[in-house]
Amino acid sequence: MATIKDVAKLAGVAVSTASYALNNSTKISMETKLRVEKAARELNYQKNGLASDLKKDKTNTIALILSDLSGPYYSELIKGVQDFATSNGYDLIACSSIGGANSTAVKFLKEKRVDGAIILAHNISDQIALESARDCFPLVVLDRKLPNDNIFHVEVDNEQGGFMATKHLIDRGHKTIAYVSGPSNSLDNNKRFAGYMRALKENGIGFQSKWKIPGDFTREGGYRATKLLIAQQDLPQGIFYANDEMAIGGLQALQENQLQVPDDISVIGFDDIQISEYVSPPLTTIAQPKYEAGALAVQLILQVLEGGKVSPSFSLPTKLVERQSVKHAGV
Amino acid sequence: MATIKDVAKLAGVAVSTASYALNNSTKISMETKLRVEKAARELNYQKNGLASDLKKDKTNTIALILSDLSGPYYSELIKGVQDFATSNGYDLIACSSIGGANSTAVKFLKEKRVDGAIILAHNISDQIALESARDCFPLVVLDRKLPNDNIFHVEVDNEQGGFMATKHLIDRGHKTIAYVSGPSNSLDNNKRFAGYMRALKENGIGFQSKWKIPGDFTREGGYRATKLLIAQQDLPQGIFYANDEMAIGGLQALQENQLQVPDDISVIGFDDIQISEYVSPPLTTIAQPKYEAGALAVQLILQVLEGGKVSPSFSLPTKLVERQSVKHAGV
DNA sequence: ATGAAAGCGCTAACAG
DNA sequence: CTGTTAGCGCTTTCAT
Repeated sequence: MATIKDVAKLAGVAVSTASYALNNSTKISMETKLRVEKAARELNYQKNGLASDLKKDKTNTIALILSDLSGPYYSELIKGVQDFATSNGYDLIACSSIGGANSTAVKFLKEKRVDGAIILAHNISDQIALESARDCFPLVVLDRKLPNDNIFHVEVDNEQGGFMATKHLIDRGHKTIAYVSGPSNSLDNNKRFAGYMRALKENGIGFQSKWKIPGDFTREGGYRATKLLIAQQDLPQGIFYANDEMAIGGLQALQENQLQVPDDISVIGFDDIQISEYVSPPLTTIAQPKYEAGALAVQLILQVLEGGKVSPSFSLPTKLVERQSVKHAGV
Repeated sequence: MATIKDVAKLAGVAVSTASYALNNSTKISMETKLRVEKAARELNYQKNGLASDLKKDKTNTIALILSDLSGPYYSELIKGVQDFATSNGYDLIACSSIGGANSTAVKFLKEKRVDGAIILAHNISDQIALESARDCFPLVVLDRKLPNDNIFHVEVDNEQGGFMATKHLIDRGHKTIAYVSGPSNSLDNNKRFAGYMRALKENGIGFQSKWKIPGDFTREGGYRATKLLIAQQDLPQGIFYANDEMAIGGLQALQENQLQVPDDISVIGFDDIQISEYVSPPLTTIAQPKYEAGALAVQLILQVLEGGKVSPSFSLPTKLVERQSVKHAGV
C-alpha cells in the first residue's frame, strides 16, 4: 500500500508538503497541491488513520458500548447517540461487551482507541468502567451510577414517571389502583414503584399490599398477575403496569374475562414501546425520553472533550402518552 | 497518561524488556516480569492500541458496516457475525454508513483501521466498496454482487427458496397458486419469483398473469393484494407471499372475507420473521439462513487474512418451516 | 511556499 | 535474559 512518502516522492516534494497538500493547508501553492493530489490518485493512496490519530493524539471517535450488537436494545437511544455524534463531526462505533475483560468493548475502553465512550451494557463490570475512565477520556453511563470524576450519568426519571402514571389515574377519578411490578431487583422498577407510592400518599390514598402484584416485566408475567388480580374478587378501578409488555399481557387476561378496557377498568403502562399504539385498546402509557438520553450522553462527552465543565448527573423527565386505555372512573 | 517508557523507567529496565514482559514473552525472567507488571500497575499504565496496531500492521478487528446503527436489521445475521468473530479471537465493531462519503463507515473502510469489513448497507455506493477493497483488506458484501478480487459475496438463494415454497404447495395438491410479489426493483423478489416460475414449469402448471399481484413487501400491500385476488372472483388454491409481512396482511384480508386458512385456501410466506409463529394460523414459510450468512462472511474474511484461497461467491440454501397455513388441497 | 527532522507509543530484529 | 535501535505512517514545529 502506498504511503505518504510514496506520494511525496512521485510528486517530487517533501513528505511535509504532501501532508499539507492532502490536508488542505493554505500554505501550499495551488500548483503543488494539484500535483500532490494527482500523485495520490495515481498511487491510489489512502492515509493510514492509525498513524494520523497516533500523531494527533485524537481519534475524533466515540464508542457506544452495547451488551450485544445483535440487540435487542433501545433503538431510539442509539438514534439519539448517532444523530448527535454525526452532526457534531464525530465518528461513532458500536462494540459489544460480550467476553468480559477480553471483549472488544474493553479493548476500546482502555487502549485509547477512541476519545470517549457511552456505556449501555449491564454486563460490563463497574470495576472496568471505573478503571477505564480517566482525564481526557470521559465516560457516560446510562444504566448505573458510578462515583468518578470522569464518569457522567444520565438516566430517565423513573420515579417521576411512576408518579405521573399513578397521578393520571387518580386525576381520572380512580381511587383503587393496582401496581403490577417488575423484578424486585430492578432499579427501574423500584423507582417506578416509589413514584406510585408517592402519588398515592400525596392524594391521601392508602397503599394496600394486595394490590402490588409481581409481573416480572414480561408479557406472560403481566397476564398471570392480572389473572391473580381478577381471582382476588376485588378489582381495582385501574392498573398501573410497570412496563408495557406486562400491560399487553394484562390486556389479554382482562379480555378473556370479559372485562372491558377502559369501561370496566383502566390500564396504564410504561415505556411506550412500539406496539402499544396498536393493541386494543391503544395503550395509555409513560414514554421515556430515550432519544434525548442518547443525545445528551453525546453532548456531555463532547463538552468534556472541549474542556467544558458539566454536572455529573442528569435525570430526564418522562412524558404521558394518552391513548385509550384510561377513562374517567364511573361512580 | 503513562507510556511504556514510564513503566520501563520505573521498573528499571529497557522499553523492549517492558514490552516483552507485558506481552507475556517467554524470554523474560519471572522476576523482571513481576517488577514490570508492578510498575505498570502503579502507573495505571494502559497500552496505546493505535501505536501497537500501527507497528504490527494489524488490528485484529473487523468492521461490520450497517446502514443505520439504530436498526432495524437482521439481528440473526449480526449474531452470526459477532459469534464467529469473537470465537476466532477477532474484535468486531459496527459502524454506520450514514453520511455517505463522510461517514464513519468510509473512514473505517479506507483508512486501514480494521483488517477487513462486512457490508450490509445499501446506502454505501458500489464505487466506495470497490475503492476500499484491496489486497490484505477483504470485503464481504451481503447485499449485492461486485466484480473485484478482494470482494466476496454471500447471499441467500432466493430462487431456490421461491422454488421450494411453490413446490411445497404443488406437492400438497395445489394446482392454482398466486404469487404476491414485492417491489419489482427488488432483486430478492425477482429471484423468488423466478423460483416460483420454475416450480410451475417443472410441474406442468401454466403461469397466469392474473395471479401475480404486487404487494410491495408491506403488510398493507399484502392486505390489498389479497383483497384484489378475492375480488377477481376466481380464488387460487394457494397463495405464495414473497415475504411474511405481506402474508400477515393477507391473512387478515382472508379472515375478513370469511376464508379459512388453510381449509379454504393455503398460504405460505418467506423470511420466517418472528411473529410468523404467533399469527393465526401459524404461518408456514421459508426461513433464510441469516445466522449462517453472517458466520460465513466472517469465516471468509479470516480465511483470506490468513492467506487462504476462497471462492468469490456463496449462495446459501433456505429451509422450509412447516406450520399450519398450508394443507392438502381438497379435490 | 517548501523541506528537514523530530517524535507520537509501540514492537521486533539484533546484539550481547 | 536484557538492552539498543530502527521504524510503522503520519503531523508539525522550525528553518530556509
